[in-house]
Amino acid sequence: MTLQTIADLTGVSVSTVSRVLNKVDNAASPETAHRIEAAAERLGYVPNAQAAALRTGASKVVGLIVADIANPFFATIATTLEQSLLERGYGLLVANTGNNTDLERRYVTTMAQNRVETLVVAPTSNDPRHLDEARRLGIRILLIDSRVDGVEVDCVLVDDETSIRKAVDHLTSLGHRQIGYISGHQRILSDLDRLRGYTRGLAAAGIEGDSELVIRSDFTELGGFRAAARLMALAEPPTAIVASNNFMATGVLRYARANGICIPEALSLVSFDDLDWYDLVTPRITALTQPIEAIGKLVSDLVSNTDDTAPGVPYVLPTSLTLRDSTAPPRHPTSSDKEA
Amino acid sequence: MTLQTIADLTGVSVSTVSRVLNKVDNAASPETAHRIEAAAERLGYVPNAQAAALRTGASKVVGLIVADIANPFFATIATTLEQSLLERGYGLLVANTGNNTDLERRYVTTMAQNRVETLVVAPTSNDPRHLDEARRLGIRILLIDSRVDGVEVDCVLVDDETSIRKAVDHLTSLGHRQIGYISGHQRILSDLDRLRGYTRGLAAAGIEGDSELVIRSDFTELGGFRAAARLMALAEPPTAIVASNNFMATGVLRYARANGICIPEALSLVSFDDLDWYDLVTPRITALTQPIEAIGKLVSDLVSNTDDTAPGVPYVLPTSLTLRDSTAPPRHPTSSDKEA
DNA sequence: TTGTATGCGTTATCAC
DNA sequence: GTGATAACGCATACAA
Repeated sequence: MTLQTIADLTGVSVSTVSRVLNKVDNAASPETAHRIEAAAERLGYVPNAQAAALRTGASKVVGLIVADIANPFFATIATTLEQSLLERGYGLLVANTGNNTDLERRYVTTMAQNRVETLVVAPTSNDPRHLDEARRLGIRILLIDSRVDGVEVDCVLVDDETSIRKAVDHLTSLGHRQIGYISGHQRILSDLDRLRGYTRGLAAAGIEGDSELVIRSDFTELGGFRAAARLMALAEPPTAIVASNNFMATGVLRYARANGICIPEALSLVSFDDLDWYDLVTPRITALTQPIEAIGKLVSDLVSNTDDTAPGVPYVLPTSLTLRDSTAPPRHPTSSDKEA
Repeated sequence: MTLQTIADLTGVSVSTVSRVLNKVDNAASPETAHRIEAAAERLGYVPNAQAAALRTGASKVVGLIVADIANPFFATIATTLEQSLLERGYGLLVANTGNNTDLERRYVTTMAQNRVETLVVAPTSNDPRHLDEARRLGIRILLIDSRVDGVEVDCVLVDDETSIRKAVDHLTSLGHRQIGYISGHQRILSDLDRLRGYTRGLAAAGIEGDSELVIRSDFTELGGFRAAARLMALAEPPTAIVASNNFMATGVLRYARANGICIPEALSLVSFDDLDWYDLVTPRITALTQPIEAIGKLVSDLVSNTDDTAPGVPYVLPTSLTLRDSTAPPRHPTSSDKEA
């Protein structure tokens, strides 16, 4: 089932068939064009994309590497991207790293082997090497969720530091002074930016940072659960916790539930990154909401526009603090922290 | 950056380079092999998968077509599959149909053009044509979530009818007699099987079916919301609702919240397909839990085993009814339905 | 309007 | 042990 088959059947040459099927202008006389199309249709001819890719140098495939496609944040981007890709006849190759840098490297290789035209990646570290290697092959890289030092490509981000700042400001203005913070593995710039937002937020409120209140976790629900456990076991446990992603915040919620800790009475909670069901639980969870549709749209547009002029621009989008019910003033306003 | 480049650089032929890099036995003398490998490493050579695919006829890519990759059910399958694929150096091409049959057709075509070796698809209809077309190209089809009439391939399913039966039996044994049912678009066999489970469940309890209590919806949260609205607006509204998927059940929950309907006091709810957070809301939602890890594992294994001997086997896995708090006896046990 | 020829990067078969 | 050589299916520059 190749062009040759059709050519033989219609008594023309492969080139003519190719031109007709590719809708080249004046590819053939109306009659022959018709004959060819009819034959292709009847035989159920499906062009071989690999062969075309080899010939043209355009694979018509885009790659997407994220931590976890099950995270609604990434799933939305994937879906949006893929829809816009379909219109152009592109395929989407996806890979989950689970925040594993080694896996990321291997997947970048797979993507490179498949000669994806553009590779959208949510990096798991600040290491530029494997990305640079892919770029050297002519693969266009598009970063999401975090920048990578030294990789000068377009990237779509949110203002991580400012976002967390908003959360911390909110808590301090509520009267909290013992604020716990759960970060991911701080290999990633965005996670460090978020952490900086926390530190500066405390400083702005005249609160001295306490390293015990900052837990380095791993972006997973279980990690959040454990971090909450460590935090609440402290001599002076926090009256509020900020988690640097949704899964870890969920872990905190689960820990609170399991241990009879009332939110927000005994513990306030803010999540970076919202979740659909955060307004269905009791209490509804306050979260930093990312403009996820806008991000998906932007990514799609950037992927479609092969406008390789600019040297790489960071698109920084704002988040909004969606106030719900998981934050409240601390039980013992500001001074009597010692009694814990 | 091709085999030729390396060949030139090391002063051997492309064939030798190819053999060495493919780790063919006795490909070359130890020294030359070493030279070649070193050169490849130094140049950052990445093989062109398209070219290899064209030559060998094996694309090393698997396709996955599902309704919505954001659905944890599908996301888990995707993740599991992809991990097992990575080990074999395969890529995963994904597509979301949003339950749109037309999109499904187009995506099957895209997958076919890319000559995926295996195509895993959660069908959106009972139409076998596009699938047969792909099979004719030598693409192996693997069905998940639902069978398709006339497509005799391996498929991984759960026992839909029995599952819903369990839910309905549970409700009738609680004393419910007005049980609403929200189905998806009944184009899909699995959805029809579930509906049959409902019908037979009622019959087994000696309850006469009421067509008004069955709403044909669309598998979305909004659809579930609207279906709940229609159901509760009935002259004799149901005292319990069974939704044939998780999103629609969530829609029902949302409707109940928005309208002050207490679950389970005023309305019992059971969802087909569980969700991580169903045990975090109040009330915790009773659901039919699919053996999702087992399904993912099975799919991965089937995809890996290119054992094309059997003519196509349905693997039917059992679900379990996870009893939580969203079901309770109806307020007015069995008789006083009329007062609504 | 149509056909011929060439090459994309690989792999595989055969010689040497 | 190594190297020509052909072929995979397609697109295109060029010739007719």
